[in-house]
Amino acid sequence: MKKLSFAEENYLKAVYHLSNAGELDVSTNSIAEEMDTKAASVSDMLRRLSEKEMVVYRKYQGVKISEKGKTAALQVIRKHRLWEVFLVEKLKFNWDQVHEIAEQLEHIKSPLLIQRLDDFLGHPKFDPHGDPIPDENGLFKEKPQVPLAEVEISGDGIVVAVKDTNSMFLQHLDRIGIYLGAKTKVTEKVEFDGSMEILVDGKNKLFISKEVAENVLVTH
Amino acid sequence: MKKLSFAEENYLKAVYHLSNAGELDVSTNSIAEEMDTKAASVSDMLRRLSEKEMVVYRKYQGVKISEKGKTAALQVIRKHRLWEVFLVEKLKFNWDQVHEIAEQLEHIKSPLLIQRLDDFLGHPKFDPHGDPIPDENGLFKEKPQVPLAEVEISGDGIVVAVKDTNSMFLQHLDRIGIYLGAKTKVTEKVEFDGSMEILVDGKNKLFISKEVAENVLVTH
DNA sequence: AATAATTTTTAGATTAATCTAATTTTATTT
DNA sequence: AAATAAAATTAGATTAATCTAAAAATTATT
Ligand SMILES: [Mn+2]
Ligand SMILES: [Mn+2]
Ligand SMILES: [Mn+2]
Ligand SMILES: [Mn+2]
Repeated sequence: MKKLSFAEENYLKAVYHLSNAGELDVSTNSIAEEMDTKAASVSDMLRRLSEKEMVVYRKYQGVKISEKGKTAALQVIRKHRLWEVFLVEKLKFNWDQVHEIAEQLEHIKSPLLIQRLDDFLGHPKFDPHGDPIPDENGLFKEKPQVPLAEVEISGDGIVVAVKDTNSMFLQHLDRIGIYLGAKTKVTEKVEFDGSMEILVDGKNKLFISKEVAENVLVTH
Repeated sequence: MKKLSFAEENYLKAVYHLSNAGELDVSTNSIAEEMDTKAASVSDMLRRLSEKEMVVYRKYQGVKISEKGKTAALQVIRKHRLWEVFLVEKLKFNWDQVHEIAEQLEHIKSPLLIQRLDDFLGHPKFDPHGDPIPDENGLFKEKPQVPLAEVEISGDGIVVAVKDTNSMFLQHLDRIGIYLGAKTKVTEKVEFDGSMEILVDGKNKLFISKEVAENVLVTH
């Protein structure tokens, strides 16, 4: 198994994520959208990844990631998330600044480097956005989590992750005072538009939109 | 000025190094040898780098790096050496293990990342092989240095750098006990084969070959 | 079931980076 | 100054990754 190119690794990651960790079949168009490229380019890449047995590809029927592909994708994801931890914990980046840099760093090839980085960081289990970091064997466990939008009125929780990792969204959370680890209590829910009122850490009263409520994940 | 590709950055670095920091003209063949590629590929790349005004290229006459090219090359070198420091100081790599990984890391594009990394490392002025680290403006100063081979008998020095950064050579230095910062005194010189006897840190008597003596650089 | 709409693939180009083989230019030797 | 050797460039292919436009397959709608 020859080394994968950056492009191949990016496609594999996209297929993995879109397939919900390899469960579902993924459509050409959804990959094209996720990767901001054209469907024709995706078809081409799927053919090549299929030849390398990284995916199971049936023309017009969608694609499924293979075990081999899953293993590869999980190692790239592991690297991405470890580098994100490094950037935030060691280099003092904000959580909204790390994604693009990690997109580059995730492609550095050196198993020893990642092992040492993991040691250096103290074997973190989650990245700065609350996403789980797979171990060397691709194993990880997610914290049980629910979108704030689905919490009942007067329900308590702790913010454990964000669904959207877009920079604008994260900056908005910073501004209103939502962060990983914050304690939340839903004090009011508005049926009409899905917005809600919550109490953060027992003292900050916040009104949040449906979009925010759907993208903040709390323990359950 | 659009972003340079990895290949372009590697070529620029090679031209810079071979030209003795941009002084001399560089031949196509020397670049091909340095980069372990074919002369035809070099000609092609020189034409492209020339169009981007990173080098001044006169067919059949060799190439010279431009000011623009020098600036770019120095930033890649800066990144390479900062990452090497990181790998040795923070991730506990040995100085013979860092070059290949830094060859990859040097191409990560993010000025902020490098600034933060530099801060994190405490603004080191030299890399693990004693090579100077250019600052954001490409400025650096080299320690005055001489190959051990050129030191007179009974001459003292401190090891400040190595010329060769090949893994085998560095491991050999580890084995015999030569390291950056070691105090040296030349106790005997053999005309016949260029080998010499030295005293390290006033206590270790060592016999070293001409190859070693030429590649260990000491203060003068 | 036929038609229309959507999705996906293929055909054909383009760009970067590489190679081998042939040609051209420059340098060295008779 | 020719002839020869060496160095460098060009010509022509190849591979990866992308694109636009056309064709084919699948899905949805009358
Ligand atoms: Mn990436
Ligand atoms: Mn993340
Ligand atoms: Mn490199
Ligand atoms: Mn170095």
